[in-house]
Amino acid sequence: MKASSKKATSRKRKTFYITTPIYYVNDVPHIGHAYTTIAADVLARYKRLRGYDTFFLTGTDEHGQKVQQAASKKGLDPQTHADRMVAAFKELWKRLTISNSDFVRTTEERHKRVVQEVLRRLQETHVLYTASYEGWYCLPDERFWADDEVVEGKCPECGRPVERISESNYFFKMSAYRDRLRRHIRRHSGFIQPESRRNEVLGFLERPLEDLCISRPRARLAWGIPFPFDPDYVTYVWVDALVNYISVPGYGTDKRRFAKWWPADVHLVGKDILTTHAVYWSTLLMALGLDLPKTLFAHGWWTVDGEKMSKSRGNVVDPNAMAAEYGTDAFRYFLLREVPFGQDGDFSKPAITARYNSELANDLGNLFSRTLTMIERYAGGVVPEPHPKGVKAEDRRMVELAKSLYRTVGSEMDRFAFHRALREIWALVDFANRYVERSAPWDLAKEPRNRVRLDVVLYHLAETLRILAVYLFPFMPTTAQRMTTELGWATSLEQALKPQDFQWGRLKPGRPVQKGKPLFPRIELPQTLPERETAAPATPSKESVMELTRTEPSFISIDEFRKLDLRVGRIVTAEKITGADKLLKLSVDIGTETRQVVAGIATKYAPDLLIGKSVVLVANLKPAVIRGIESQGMILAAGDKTVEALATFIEPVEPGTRVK
RNA sequence: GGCGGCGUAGCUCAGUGGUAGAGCAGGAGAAUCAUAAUCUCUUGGCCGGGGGUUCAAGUCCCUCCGCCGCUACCA
Repeated sequence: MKASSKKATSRKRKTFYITTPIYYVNDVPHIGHAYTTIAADVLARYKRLRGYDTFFLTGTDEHGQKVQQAASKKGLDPQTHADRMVAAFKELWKRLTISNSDFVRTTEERHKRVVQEVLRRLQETHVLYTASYEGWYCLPDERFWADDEVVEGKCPECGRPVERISESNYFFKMSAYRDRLRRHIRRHSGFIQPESRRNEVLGFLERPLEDLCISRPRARLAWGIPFPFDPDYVTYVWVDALVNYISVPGYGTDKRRFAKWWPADVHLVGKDILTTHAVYWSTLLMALGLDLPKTLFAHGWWTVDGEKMSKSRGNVVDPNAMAAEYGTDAFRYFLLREVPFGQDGDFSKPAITARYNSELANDLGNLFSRTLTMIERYAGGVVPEPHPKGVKAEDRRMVELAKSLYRTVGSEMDRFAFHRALREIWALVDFANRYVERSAPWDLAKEPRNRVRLDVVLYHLAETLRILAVYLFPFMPTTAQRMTTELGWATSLEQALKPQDFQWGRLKPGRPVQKGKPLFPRIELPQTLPERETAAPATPSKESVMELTRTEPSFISIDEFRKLDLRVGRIVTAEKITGADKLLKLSVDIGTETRQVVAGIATKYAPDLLIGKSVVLVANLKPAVIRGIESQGMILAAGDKTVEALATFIEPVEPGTRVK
């Protein structure tokens, strides 16, 4: 609880060293990469603002079998392949305004040297040994399987026969560090976060810990860093990759620099690679006689439209496209606001659109816009002088709230609770909007004798927005900096602020403001309203009447009709299907179960307005896959080519009721 | 299977043994500075089921149901 997080270096400037994992270049960057990196960037920017000398490291992991495979699939040598992927990552980070201090590639000389130095030291400390391992090997897949994984002598992945081979390798005596590691985790409650992950790691360490194989025979895998004392082997990629955290700050090459930054304050990682960091990395550091990082934070994963993201589903979110569609700042904001950091979250266009419109456009953007307009209209376009005589209790409350952000936002940020930090910030946004209504500057402006009061109100709004910009900067750097510029406060937020910059009253009266375009123009939804459920039925068009009369009457028997299983369904969720104008994905509760249905009604109905509506579902229609999504039924609506009205019920009915 | 977590308003979730809450969505109204953005009021809960401890249980215990996570060296 009482975190011993004060660094011993506080004599000089406080330092902050934060890392992302280095990303494996077997695939293009997706939302998961963007998420970790944006979170790290937010923390780095936040710490810089608060005066920390900050080192923010990211990079790419380029060795190993999968990279070799990905390269040869494209007919490239691994280095060329890696070079191309690296360009994609670097471009994305630029687009997402990532302020990393360095970018490490594991194929760089500065890194390889240190990996070899690490291996030498491990060898010298006698924590390495060679042993041969025997297992089932699938030649085409180039991978081993355990005895219980092999299915009747076949590879469980590709079904081809496996062969028994034995191989000699270098092993790291990881098992020897189990108890020390357990003690460390128990004694440092903040070492592994969130707490649930910490418990998982402790649970994992209940069982015996085995040693770690840290080499690969060169004959089988050439794409790696050679062992310095045995040219027949290359380094296991995880060991190679983890060392980046110390190779860049100068381990083995620059003592002073290394002492300045190590131990790292935070390694941010995805939950999928927590064990690797918590166990392999920690024990390796112990073997090297180095301190462990102060915090290892494992964040959650994103699903997309409620489904797991995967290449085969084709629903992988491209961060470039999202930044282009919503703007980098809005994308950053959404990722950190939507979900408590550490938990899984769901990414969907309706969700980001909802937050964008209500929080960014309506709450913040509009507050900024109305304030600047009023300063232009009622104060000649300059920040007015807040005469103490005009100050009321209401104003002081807002000042107090604004000042309190230093503490409240600070403590949430220190706990990696980005969403809560944003909630604290929004408490001020909301207060300011209420403040506008209660002070009603447009009324004050009608009477010249209210001049002093009017100036006080307008100044309080402008200064509140300046303070908001300070706290928003880590999350939305471009927007925040634009706010300060338009408010006439010419201070770069890219660096440490002066203490008074966080305090009230920094904005100088007399400075001109410069109102620009809306910070976040509203995103207009495709369709606003299906009137009421009880709306009059749409009058049939002439064409459809014609068609009806032209149609030959062909009868079906009552038995044929009975084959139809029509049910009352209640729409539980509804959302647009990406890339399809007309389609909505619905989940429909039919009492006994919930069906996923693809319906071509998006041009008529906005998804949100459908939720809760009762519809008629053809429950025994053969499932079909539409746009890659399985549709388990059909809902009924009037209209032939275009949807005119959804079939629904006048009285409330239980979902699942038979329709005849 | 083992260990751990979760189940609260239509949705997402907060809730230290003491009168069930927030945001969004829904409903009504006010205002006109603003991107029709804002503000005020408001509808809405067998707190998963059952049992127990207690003066008192969303909260503690047991049990059942449902969902989720971890279970390494991918050699």
